Amino acid sequence: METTSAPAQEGTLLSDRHTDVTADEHSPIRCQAVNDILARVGDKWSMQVVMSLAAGPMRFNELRRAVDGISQRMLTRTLRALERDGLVDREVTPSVPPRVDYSLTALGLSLREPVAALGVWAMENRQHIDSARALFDAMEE
Amino acid sequence: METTSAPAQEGTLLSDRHTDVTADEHSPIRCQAVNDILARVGDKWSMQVVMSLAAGPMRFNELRRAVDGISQRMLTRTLRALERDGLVDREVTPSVPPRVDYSLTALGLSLREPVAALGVWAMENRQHIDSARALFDAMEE
DNA sequence: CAGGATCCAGCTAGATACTG
DNA sequence: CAGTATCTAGCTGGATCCTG
Repeated sequence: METTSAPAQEGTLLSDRHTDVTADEHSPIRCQAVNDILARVGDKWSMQVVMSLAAGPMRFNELRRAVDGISQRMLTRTLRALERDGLVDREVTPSVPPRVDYSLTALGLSLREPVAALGVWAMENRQHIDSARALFDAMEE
Repeated sequence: METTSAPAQEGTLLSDRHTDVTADEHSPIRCQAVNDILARVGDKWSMQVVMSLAAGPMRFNELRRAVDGISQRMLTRTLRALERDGLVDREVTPSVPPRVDYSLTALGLSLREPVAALGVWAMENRQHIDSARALFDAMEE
């Protein structure tokens, strides 16, 4: 919606040293952008496709086998969404049969870092979460 | 599905030193856990609630005003889900009128770091993404 | 104040069939 | 091979009304 309601004052964020979490105020504009990314990242297939593509370029059906469980329709839609966001590059080779190679863009590659950080967090705390859930569910019924 | 298809050989992951992204192979078990977290993080309201709660404990309607746009039902559901996962603590004070304080647990606080990292990425690249989308949409029609 | 209970519109994602 | 088109079950999330 609003592109530059604030006078673009921050720029490089040099003021905060080591990812100052507490200073991450949730102003409407910032939140909207972050929420947008979170929605894409939290999407059921997007990150699985990105992580598969991280190993190198892949063709459509190759990717379909790699992700495992994804339907043809969902793979197409996911790839289109990723391409639209500039995270994935789609290269068509007009031959018979047609050949389409998908690969991560520089932007797509850079996304792997923060996502992987979340992945590490998830792995480190999944036991904790599982037991919390078990406890919660046990208290309920 | 399968809980231990591999003979539990990794264990503590001492082999990878500084969050080796490329070594993040997507084995079925790991992916499931990560996807699980991604789903919660990518949920429309969860992270907004967590970030609001980051400032300190809050009561229900206080939180409702803070998040802005969330319905009563969704706030209740989101808080329950966060509580179930052990990310949020719910403290009831039985008085009239009733008082319920919500706060982040240690686990919830620790989640802010990787999420904030994603937030930083989102802010740094949102212009890039926006122009990629504009270009894509222009090519389409 | 802090929800629980219902009802419902809209989107998501899977299955299936067809095509250049 | 790499899609597109269609149909539909199911989940998500909002609105509204009610309660201890």
